Amino acid sequence: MDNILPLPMSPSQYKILAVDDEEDILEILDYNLRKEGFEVHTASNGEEAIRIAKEVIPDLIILDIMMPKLDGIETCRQLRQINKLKSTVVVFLTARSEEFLEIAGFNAGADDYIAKPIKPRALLSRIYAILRRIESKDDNREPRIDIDDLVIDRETFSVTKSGDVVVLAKKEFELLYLLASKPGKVFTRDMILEQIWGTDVVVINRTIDVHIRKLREKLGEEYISTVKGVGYKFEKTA
Amino acid sequence: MDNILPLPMSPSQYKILAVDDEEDILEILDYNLRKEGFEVHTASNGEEAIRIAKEVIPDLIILDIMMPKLDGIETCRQLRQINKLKSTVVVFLTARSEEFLEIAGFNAGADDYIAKPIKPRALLSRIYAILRRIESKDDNREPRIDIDDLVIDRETFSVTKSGDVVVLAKKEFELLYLLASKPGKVFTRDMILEQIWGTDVVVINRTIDVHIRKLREKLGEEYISTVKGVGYKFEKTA
DNA sequence: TTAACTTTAGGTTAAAATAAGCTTAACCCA
DNA sequence: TGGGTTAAGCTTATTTTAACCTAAAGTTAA
Repeated sequence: MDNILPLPMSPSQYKILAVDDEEDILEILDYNLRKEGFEVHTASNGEEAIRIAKEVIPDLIILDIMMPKLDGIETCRQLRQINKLKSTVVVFLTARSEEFLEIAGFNAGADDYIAKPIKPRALLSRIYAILRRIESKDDNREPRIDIDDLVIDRETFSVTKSGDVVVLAKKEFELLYLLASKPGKVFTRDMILEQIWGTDVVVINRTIDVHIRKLREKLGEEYISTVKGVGYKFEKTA
Repeated sequence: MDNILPLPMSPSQYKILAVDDEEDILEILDYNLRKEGFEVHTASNGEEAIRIAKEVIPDLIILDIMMPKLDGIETCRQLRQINKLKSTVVVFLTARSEEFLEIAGFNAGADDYIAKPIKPRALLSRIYAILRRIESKDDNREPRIDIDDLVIDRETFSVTKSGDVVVLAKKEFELLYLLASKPGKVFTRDMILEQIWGTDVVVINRTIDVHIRKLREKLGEEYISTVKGVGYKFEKTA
């Protein structure tokens, strides 16, 4: 399967825990996810699931609702108590979509569901969608970048240069933030567009240059350097 | 249109198949893509699309979702079965972005979508972005080559010689990077042209020599050696 | 075997051409 | 009205071309 939109990281960097008491379902999940390159763990009951989850801290847990002993709902509730797992996404595996909606009412803390019977293609596209969502949701960007004599603060959306506040517009801020998030690294115009303007760009031509200009105007020429034919980078020159 | 980022190859080397049952939409697509220099093929229904796709093996297929007989989703599914087309990108043409996101698109194996109504500029920038994405999908190049007293860093696009920064222009950098990527190996002029100037080179002359000269000027004579009648190699001589 | 000549590949330099980015001002919305 | 975008002319660095130079290797013949 090569034609699904790319994830922010390669599949091998995602850990998925699949939990089901039925051996063959577990098999299907394991096979398909592994083939795709994910790091897969499996558990065949709720208790085992919790033990393994604590250990590997998966990014995603796929949990069958119907299980003997500790059922999916209860397992999910317990998982939700665990602090280390607070950014883990839990999805239910269910035969009926209504089932999920009913259960959502229990407030067990699941994020989504996947329908049974499992169709590999659909399973994977769902998983991809969920994982993409994680990335964009929990904003793991640094709230504050402190570099040279600049402080770039995401919380307050403000920038100070040696203590003096510099007022930046939103796009300017995002651009500066992006470049400064990895000083020295060259960001191509492509990368910049994708990061700041999004993929469904409304078409741009000299826009980036103009924003760079504004930044240099407000901060001074010494922070952002042009790498002709390649892109821009944050690098204090003077 | 001068302000779209360059592709790795000239537009004429990309084959695009546009599929729509509405004559005028097909017209718009065809006109705009052709004007841009792409090799364009058109089909007005799913069956025709599959037939033509098998024949020309396009790089990109633009597929309207709503079509009589074989609709876009089903067409896409069938296209995805065809082995020869496994590296072809399929994008849907849709009036509503949600329509695509309703997994229908993902499920069927589409890679992206383009919104209707078609705005030429947006269309083209999207196409360019998609085509560029194909190429850059697997950029397995080392981000950093550390050799003798040189550090060649792709990420920052900089070269340092025993700690001192050496400023190189893009082509110079690429040339050095290429040679240094396999020290001792002789690269023929042909190989160098293909790697750095691309297949559709229109440029031949003393150009390579001139770039080698610049590199030797900036780095010192001792890094690049000439193998007469064959090519150049990276090899520290002194 | 080697001197004299020829060919070929590559080196060097400066000038010309082009591409990429800069800048300013105008425009267009929310 | 300010933030964001576009357009247009300008500037500059990079890249290519062209013309000429040099050195190595190939050829021939005494």
